[in-house]
Amino acid sequence: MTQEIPKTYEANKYEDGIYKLWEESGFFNPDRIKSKKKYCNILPPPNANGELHLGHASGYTVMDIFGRYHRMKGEKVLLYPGKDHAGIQSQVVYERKIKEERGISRYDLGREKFYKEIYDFCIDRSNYMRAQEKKIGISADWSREKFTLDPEVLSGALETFVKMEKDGMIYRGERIINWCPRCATALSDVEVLHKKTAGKLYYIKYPLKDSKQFIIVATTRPETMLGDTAVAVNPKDKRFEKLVGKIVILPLQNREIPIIADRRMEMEFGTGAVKITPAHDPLDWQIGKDHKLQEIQVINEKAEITKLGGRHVGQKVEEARENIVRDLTELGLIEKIEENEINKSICERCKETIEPLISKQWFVDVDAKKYSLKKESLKAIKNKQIKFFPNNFEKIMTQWFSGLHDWCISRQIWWGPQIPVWYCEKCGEENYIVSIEKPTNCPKCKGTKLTQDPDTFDTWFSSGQWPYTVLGYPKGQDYKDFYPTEMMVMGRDILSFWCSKMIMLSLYRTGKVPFKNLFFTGLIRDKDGQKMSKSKGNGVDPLEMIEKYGADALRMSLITDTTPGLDTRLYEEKIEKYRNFVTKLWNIYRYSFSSSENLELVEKISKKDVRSLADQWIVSRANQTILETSKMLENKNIALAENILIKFTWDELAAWYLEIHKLEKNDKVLGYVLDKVLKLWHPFMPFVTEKIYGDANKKVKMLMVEKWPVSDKKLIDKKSEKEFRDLQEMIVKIRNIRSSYRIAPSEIIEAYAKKLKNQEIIEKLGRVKFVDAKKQGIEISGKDLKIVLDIAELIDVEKEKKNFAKEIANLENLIAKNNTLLANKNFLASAPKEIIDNNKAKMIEYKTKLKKQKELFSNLNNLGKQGV
RNA sequence: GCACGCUUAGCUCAGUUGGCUAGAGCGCCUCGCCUACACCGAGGAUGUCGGGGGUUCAAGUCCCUCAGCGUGCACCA
Repeated sequence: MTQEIPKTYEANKYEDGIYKLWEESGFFNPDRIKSKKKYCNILPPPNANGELHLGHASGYTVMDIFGRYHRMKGEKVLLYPGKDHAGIQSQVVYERKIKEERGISRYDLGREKFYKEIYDFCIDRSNYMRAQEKKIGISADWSREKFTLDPEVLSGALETFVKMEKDGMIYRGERIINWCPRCATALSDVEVLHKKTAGKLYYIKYPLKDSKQFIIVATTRPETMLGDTAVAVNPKDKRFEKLVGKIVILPLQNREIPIIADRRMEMEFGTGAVKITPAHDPLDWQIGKDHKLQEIQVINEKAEITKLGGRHVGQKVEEARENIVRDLTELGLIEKIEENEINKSICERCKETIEPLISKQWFVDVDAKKYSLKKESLKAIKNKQIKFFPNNFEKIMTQWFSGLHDWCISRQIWWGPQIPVWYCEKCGEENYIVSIEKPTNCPKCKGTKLTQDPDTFDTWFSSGQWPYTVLGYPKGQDYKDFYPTEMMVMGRDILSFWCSKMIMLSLYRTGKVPFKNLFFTGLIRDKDGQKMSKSKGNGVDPLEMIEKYGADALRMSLITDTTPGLDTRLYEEKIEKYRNFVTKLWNIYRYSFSSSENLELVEKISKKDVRSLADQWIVSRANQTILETSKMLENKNIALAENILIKFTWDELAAWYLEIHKLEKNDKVLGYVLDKVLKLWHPFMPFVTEKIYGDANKKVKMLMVEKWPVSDKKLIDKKSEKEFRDLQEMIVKIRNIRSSYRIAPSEIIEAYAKKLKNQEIIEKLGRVKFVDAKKQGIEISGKDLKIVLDIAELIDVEKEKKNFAKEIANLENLIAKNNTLLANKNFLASAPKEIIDNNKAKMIEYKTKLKKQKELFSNLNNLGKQGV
């Protein structure tokens, strides 16, 4: 039979077939499962413009572990897959592609053709990515898969806009927004990144009208001075007290602007006097509104100086900056230039510098009278309607919602759903019509010349509604069955983008939170802790790793030693280690089924089948492991569950039980333990466990839908566990001595012991042979066993004395510590009984050990005296 | 500036409700017989759990504080 099972498990030979088996079984679809208990995890839809990366792989692994665990518990499990059209990002990707491949821009294609091409591109990528997602083994129901632009999903999202508009939560207005000159669109606050960069602080002299005096302002962006409409100082600032209300002549533009007082000015920064450019700075805009200042746009949407900028018209911002500084220097108006660290705003998608501009955009009022998205979200979090993993993310989320500003939802890109607003040619934009379908005529003038607003939605507006739109809110059966969903798993980096939007929009539309448990994964970093990126070339390709080491190994390496929300490092050696573990599991199977013709995986075992001490021990340990693993999974602690299982499988089952099984075969016990091991491992390593389970079972069975083991408390036997541990300790001591005297494993040592138990096991694992005659030599002792090893001639008495002395000192130390503890009345009064008993038991153990060690120590002296 | 996190073996990280002589992997050293496995086995070395203080019978774990590092948010014109 040995020949039939190969030495190693070749993952890439079996994985696709196993996935197909699962898929064809139909059990990815919850409709096939009859259960009242439902479990749903909506998978975060990846952007349909690229390929599977490690971030996806890590999230999918977590989701699939929980999903498979719940499915094995007999629940109706739905892992809901989808893809996101990813507005700006897809457009950036596709624009780059057509530029590289065809040398054209989106304007060459025109809006309609561009949209059609990018749609086809996304569908194509979706198909490609789906195949990749299957490789990782995710047990998602592909028959339900959705795309954010699918009509039924999209209409749900658009209805939200219509409803919000009715509820007075939508407004259109000229406000200062973040503008990306490259993407040519407005962005919301979260889509802007801030990067600390070296910059300069320019001190510029502004001459006072009818005076030889100057007021000096400090700025990092001198070019915006062309649009200045005031100079502001803090009202408390004594230095400028007399200047407030005076007029300044704006250099280069020769415009008269006032000096105003505003408490938002920091007295400590720069000179304390600030130039105010309402059209190009968010704070200045606010100040401008409050002081009714003029807004002069001197920078346009291409980041060039406008006509209003005078002779610098047409220059790029950076160019204009240099020229203006030169002009000012020539005029003697530059006081000084300092090095200064500035916080540069860049586009999250294309990294271009953001220009704050005043622009007409659509906004969501997040704190509207009729319904406050902000307050309702805060309330839901405060009321613990969502359980966060890790817990402290609750605080981060709360903090985020507390600082929430109105949300700019319109984008000037072509890719994505258009805002459902129509303008009548006659009645003008003020009298807009909100309607998902194109209205037949204008309700006001009955005119039929209607055009739709050209703007598209922020991509997070639609994906933020994903949990209920895919489930078919409000009437869909899935919505009724699965909402609110049980579980959501996402990368910590999209908390402010996606998570926040899902919470607030779901509460608004459905009145309920979208998910009950929210689990954050950290970022996957490289071996040196660096972020993985294409440009750095330090990325690990999940598909390449799957091909090389198998999906199970990759899955394991992604979750091992991780903590929710914290970053983790991944590198090939780590994956290799788990490939090795997969091989280990395979060889456990290989040995087991080669050693016996009649071995069968059995679900249950009766006490009378558990015969030897080793049997009792491994069965007890197996049941204890079921208990602990299940508990860890319930606590969403995957990494610890995995640790517990590795320990049991490798260090206990493989290293000890299988060795003993070679001496005293008990196939019932082995079949029982293997059955548990395969089932417990299945959520983590679905492929290899399914393969083994299928090969090992004579009946046609699928592990994926087998029942998750339940711990049989009757089979947990702490006494046998303890006894077996003592046996292990004896064997380790023998091995220890062998190793320290370099006795080759091939050499069998003679040994002697009174009251010998488990003789065969000690002989085999310790490589000794027991003889009847009493021997002279080094002695080792356990709880109720003393073994004499016949190696007197090898013993270095002085060395052994040192070892014993060390051990004796250690024990005396422990006893002393325990003595004080047990003498402490407070300890006896307040500690739980279990702990006290435990300490008492330990005390006895230490004392016995100490007595024995001392005895052995004096025997050693005899050995020395005899001069052997 | 505000908030959050991290600091445990040479490296990377676990450590459950505060309670067993602090663990794992990698790396390192020694040795490798026995057909499950060299993708392996046996043994070993390395820790004032970042510093200080506190709560408690008991602290790696809870609280305060300091330091270093990281992240998010806000923002300084």
